[in-house]
Amino acid sequence: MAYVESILQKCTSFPQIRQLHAHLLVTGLFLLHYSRSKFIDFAPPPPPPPCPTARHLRSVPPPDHDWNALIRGHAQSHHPINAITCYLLMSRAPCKSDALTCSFFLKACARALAPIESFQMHAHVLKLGFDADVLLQTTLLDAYAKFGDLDSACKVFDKMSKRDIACWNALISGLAQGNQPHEALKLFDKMTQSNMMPNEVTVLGALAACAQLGAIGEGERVCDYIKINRFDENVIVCNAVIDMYAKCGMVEKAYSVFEGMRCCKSIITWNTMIMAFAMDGDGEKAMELLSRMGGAGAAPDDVTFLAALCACNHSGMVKEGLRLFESMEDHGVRGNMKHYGSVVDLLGRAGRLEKAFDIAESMPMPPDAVLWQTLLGAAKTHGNVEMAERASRRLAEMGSSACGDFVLLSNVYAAHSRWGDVGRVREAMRKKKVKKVPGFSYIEMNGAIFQFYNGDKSHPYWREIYGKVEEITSRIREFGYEAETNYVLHDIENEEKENALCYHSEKLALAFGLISGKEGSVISINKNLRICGDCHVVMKLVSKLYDTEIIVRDRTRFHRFKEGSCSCKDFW
DNA sequence: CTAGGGTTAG
Repeated sequence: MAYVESILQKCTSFPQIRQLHAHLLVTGLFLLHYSRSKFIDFAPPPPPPPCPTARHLRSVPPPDHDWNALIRGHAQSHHPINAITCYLLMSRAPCKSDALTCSFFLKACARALAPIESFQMHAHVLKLGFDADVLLQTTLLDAYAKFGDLDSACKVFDKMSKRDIACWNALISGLAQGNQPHEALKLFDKMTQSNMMPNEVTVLGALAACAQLGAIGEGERVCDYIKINRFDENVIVCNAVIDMYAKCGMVEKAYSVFEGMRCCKSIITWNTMIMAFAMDGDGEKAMELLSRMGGAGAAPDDVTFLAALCACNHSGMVKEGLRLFESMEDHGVRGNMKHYGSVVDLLGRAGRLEKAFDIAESMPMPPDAVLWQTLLGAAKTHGNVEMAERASRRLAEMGSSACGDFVLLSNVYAAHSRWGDVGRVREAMRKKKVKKVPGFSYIEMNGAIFQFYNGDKSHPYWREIYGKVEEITSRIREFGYEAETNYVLHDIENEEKENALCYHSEKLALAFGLISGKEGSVISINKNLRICGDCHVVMKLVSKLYDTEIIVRDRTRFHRFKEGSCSCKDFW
């Protein structure tokens, strides 16, 4: 057997390991051989399509001590759920789980999004007495975070007897990724106040949280920390910094980081920067960067093209976008769902709805709901009832019942004064109990973040804020503003009478910003949905009459209001 | 009588 060992050690490629595997099968030694982890590690990642070699390796019952390798292999595969089945088989064998078994199993649960099994394993971990194992507890915490059970993740964290850097990081990024950026930043602050020194991974979590919130103040502080500790020599950190600046509306800053990088750029660096220009609606800069990639030795991939297409969408570059889409194959990139969605968006914006529909019908994969929603949105923009109905029908067939879909369709009818149809759609919404996504906005002020819902009256100074809204309205009215009641119908989130148009969350945030911000400072607002047409008009007028710059981050892009106009050129 | 575990950007 010794010779097998030494050959095994020397294997460095899949063909080599396959030869050895074949030899062992032929000689019957495979069943006797004790360590199969290396074989499993080498088995190539597919299925799909199922790889016969890997399947064989996984179907032969292993000797007792090899279960961990098998579970680990499954956990990392395309079908992590098999690790769970494998664990069940193991529990029938005369073999005990150790901390590693639990760890691999939990990793599989996290990847397979299997909360119940994780819960069971948690009980097991307690029973087996592994509560003091920091690594295992971190895996457990991460599993909870990955499927969004952040309460349980926090509980695991609180109960840990010792906490090292990785478990802090796991919770910080878990919170950031689980839509709790406030909590993530709180934890980050708590960490810096304790004796734990944030490392590269920690700042990634913190930056992600800042990016989500558009919290530039906090973001700058994290960047200072990064510079002091020379974390900016790490590409991953640089990428996250660029992304953070971009999402806080500071493309120039993002670009200066991009240009000043002392480490090698990765494909993700380029993609992040192109996406940054896209969000800013600067299609030309995005395309310019794309053309610079080749010279820098970077080959554009699927994400690069998606980012560039997105940039074309946001700046009305229809021709360029279509040309780009057609050039993808020359670069060996096959279009995926998102690319097709992007093209449908592009054509839809240009009013070429039939062409967009044809693409949706003939693309190589069945369109998803998002794609039909895109077409529906375009149909609404161009007031095309028939196309809106077609898209809505597809959505209904797919069982999608998002609030926005119904509202869009109803808006198209409303634009044609087809009130009977409007009523019918509203009735369908009631019947299906469609849930609305509440609209809210954030504003950062003196380092703190304030959140407003539509019609929000929970702020201690809400009376002052509402008073300011009224002042704004009457002042801009002198300059010809008229509340576009049309938008009450067109507006996605505004349905309730009490959440009338003028108390949209972004208007409340704006009023609050005008009251409490320093004179001449930029007002920066983040919104979870798209900005509505009326708010857009108001922002433009306020930027002129109050002589202030306003930046609104939408669900998908930025609007910079200055001297009465917006950077999106009313195109969004 | 091995080795095998946690946090990480678009």
